[in-house]
Amino acid sequence: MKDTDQQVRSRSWKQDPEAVKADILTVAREEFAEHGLSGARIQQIVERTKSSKRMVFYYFGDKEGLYRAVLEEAYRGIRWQESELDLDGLPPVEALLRLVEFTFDHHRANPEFIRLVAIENIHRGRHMADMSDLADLNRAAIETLETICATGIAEGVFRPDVSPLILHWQISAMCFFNVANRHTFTRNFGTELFSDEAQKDLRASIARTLVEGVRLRP
Amino acid sequence: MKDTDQQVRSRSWKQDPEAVKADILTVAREEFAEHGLSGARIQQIVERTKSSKRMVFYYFGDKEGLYRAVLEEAYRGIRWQESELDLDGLPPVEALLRLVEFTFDHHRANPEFIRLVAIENIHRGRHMADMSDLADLNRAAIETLETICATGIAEGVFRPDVSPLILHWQISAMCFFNVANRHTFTRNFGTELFSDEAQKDLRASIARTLVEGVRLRP
Amino acid sequence: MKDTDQQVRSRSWKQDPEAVKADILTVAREEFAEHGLSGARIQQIVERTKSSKRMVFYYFGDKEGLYRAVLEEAYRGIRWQESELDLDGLPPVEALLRLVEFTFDHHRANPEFIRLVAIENIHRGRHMADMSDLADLNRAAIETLETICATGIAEGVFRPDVSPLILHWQISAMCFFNVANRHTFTRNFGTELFSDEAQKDLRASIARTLVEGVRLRP
Amino acid sequence: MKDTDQQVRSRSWKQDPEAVKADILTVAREEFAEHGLSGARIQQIVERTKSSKRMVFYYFGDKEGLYRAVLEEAYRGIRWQESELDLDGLPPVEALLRLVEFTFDHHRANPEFIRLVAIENIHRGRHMADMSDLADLNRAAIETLETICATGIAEGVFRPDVSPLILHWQISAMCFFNVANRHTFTRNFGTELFSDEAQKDLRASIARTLVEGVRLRP
DNA sequence: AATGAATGAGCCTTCATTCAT
DNA sequence: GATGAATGAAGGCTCATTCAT
Repeated sequence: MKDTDQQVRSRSWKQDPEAVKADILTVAREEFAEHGLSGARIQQIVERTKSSKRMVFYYFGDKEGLYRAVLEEAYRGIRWQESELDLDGLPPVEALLRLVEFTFDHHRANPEFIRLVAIENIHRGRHMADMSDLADLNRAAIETLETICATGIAEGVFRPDVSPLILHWQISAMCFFNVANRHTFTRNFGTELFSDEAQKDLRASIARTLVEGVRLRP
Repeated sequence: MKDTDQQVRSRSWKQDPEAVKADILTVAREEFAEHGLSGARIQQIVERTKSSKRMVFYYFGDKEGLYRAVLEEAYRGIRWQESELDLDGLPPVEALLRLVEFTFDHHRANPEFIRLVAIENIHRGRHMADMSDLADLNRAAIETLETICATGIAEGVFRPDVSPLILHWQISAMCFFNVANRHTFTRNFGTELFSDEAQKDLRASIARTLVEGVRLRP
Repeated sequence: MKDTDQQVRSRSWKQDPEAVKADILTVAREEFAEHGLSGARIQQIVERTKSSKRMVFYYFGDKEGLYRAVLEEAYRGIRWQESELDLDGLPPVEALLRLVEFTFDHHRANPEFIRLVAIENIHRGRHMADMSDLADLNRAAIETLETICATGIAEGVFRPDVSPLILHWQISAMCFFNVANRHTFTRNFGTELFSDEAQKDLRASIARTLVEGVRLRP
Repeated sequence: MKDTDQQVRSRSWKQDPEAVKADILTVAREEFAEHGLSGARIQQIVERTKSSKRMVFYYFGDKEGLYRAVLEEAYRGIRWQESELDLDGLPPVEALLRLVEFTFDHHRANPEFIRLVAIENIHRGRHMADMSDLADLNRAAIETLETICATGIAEGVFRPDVSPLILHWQISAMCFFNVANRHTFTRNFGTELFSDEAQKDLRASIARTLVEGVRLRP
């Protein structure tokens, strides 16, 4: 009868809003990545949290607000990691190879993020509408490629008409697909491309393909 | 009164189970593609149908059964269209170019299918487990590439170590990403790659990249 | 934790939708009359019912739908009772006296209805918008007065300019106020007008006032 | 983020408890009059205020305390205005006519107060229990009528058995009903009695009725 | 084979209020 | 005295599904 969906929880860290929010976000991220926006259950998120359902609404407004916060945080987190890569001074072909391989590994290491992006695409990117500071974060990715391309063209090893944006698009496509479509691909064509060994080869293969795709030929 | 659980519908074609099922499937496909498995509402599917909620359960068991049927039907439909392409007798580079371009266009023309596949990947391909005749359908895709590669290698224009499976993987990655990730990509980097004009260039670009990726060099 | 607000209930009369609806309506009427639209709790209504929360929504759509049904039913019920009065053949002054006294008693006997009307007025009559068959029911009330007035005028005992509608308005005002405003009037001026004895006098007083108000004077 | 529980507000007049309370009361009165006790939302009241939710509880204890304060203030405000009328020296019939017309207009001009009283009646006058100084205020209303009646009887134009209290009751009934039941009356019988023109006639009609009701006849 | 009626379980959200300084 | 942060308790509503014929 009486529906009371409160939950007992330790009051150990009360009075630290940021910690509470972070706690919620961490769990929410996992749940949204696992079940999608409509599939995730606030109750289930909260049960794995030191917080309460009420707090979710207090801090994030509603379910979509929480989802949006998760998405934003996910993007922010990803970009930070990307900046770890240092390609300065490398010859352009080498740099591109390294960038592709790094991206490939990076995507593989962050399947949860990939899932969130896939989910957000199902929602037609609707929830990214007002994530203003996203553009800045993404510009960095393009700038890296702009540098590589400029050098490559200047050195005469890249075609003069290579487009950093398209190149980024191609790298993303390959690396994203590898994680995001793994399951259906596996069901259709077997698991042979997804052993650790095979992934190394696959990575080499796509790195090579992308390099050959931009290489200037006499 | 009487909430929308029940609905009036014209009983014109009653007594034709297959037609009823097909009617349901058509609508269900759209709804699942639009909202995902958990996001789709049986109620909403049924409202756009000449059938009733009860019939959905009668014919498909439960929501997942319906989703599974939609997915299976979607895969079946897709493969039929693919067989329209005739590459026999074309030189391998030309054939590959044509195949890539065809696949690119094909994916673009079937965003609903792409969404269904993306959704199924969110669910880790869990619902394709028992789609037995899928393997056969997919084999065709690989066989086309095997022929092209075999010829290309024999003629000395493709690297001898090209893998038809990896090549298929790469083609799929590019073409799938173009449709599936369009929304987040757009939010991050603008729409410039998605005008009809730009898509033509992009298609050319990835076709070239993939060809250069397999080409044997002296 | 888990919020489950189901309730156990005897399944004795399942399969009789009208009985179930009537059961709900009866209780809902009491609860709405007691606490108003926003003050009433579906849970509390349902607890006094042989039915479940789910059934309320099934039969009435939402809380407002239930409220609307209660209101409509209340109006219908009232009008039926009113038709019990037979004034045919009575001299007009006598008829009017009887009508006023009957209405006075009738209102006193139906405080729940009066409360519902008062509540609906707080809502600015918003929920009566689509109660189409209400007009017909009300016409009867006016017709009775039209007959009385016509006779009274013809016989030269009523002023020729009496308005049946205004007369109805005046009767309603007095009889409604007696029930609806009893509480604040009592707080302000004591209970002396509300003993059974005093109510009889009051009834006589207002009947006389209304008769004198229409009487033609030489 | 941070749901709307807290609100920014200009702190211009902080440190003036009475002003803060008055500010809250003004808004609360409107909200309670509009939505009733249970229908009004503290949140919504506070949003239109220069104050905070916390202050409401600080100054008024709880929602009911605020409501009570609103009600008390409303009664106080009304009586002040009533004292504007000066009937001294007028012949009793004239005085009564004037009083009725004044009351009619006065009620029409204060629909918010009328609604508050109607609402309080829905609550069975429960919140007026401890409004001690109310009695004094109301006595004035009766006293006016006592004077009129006394004169009327003395002059032989009023029946010797007229009751000032019942007369007050009748005046209130008519004038209150006109404002409070306007909505349901309109839904049932159309708007014809509520145009400015018709209201003037109606006012004349009830004034006459009430005068005829007390007039001594040979 | 086919279907209208009914429903258990749980969802997201909101409310007035108290905690802690 | 004054207030920002936090919250217990429930509230209305919706979901896929089963009952009963």
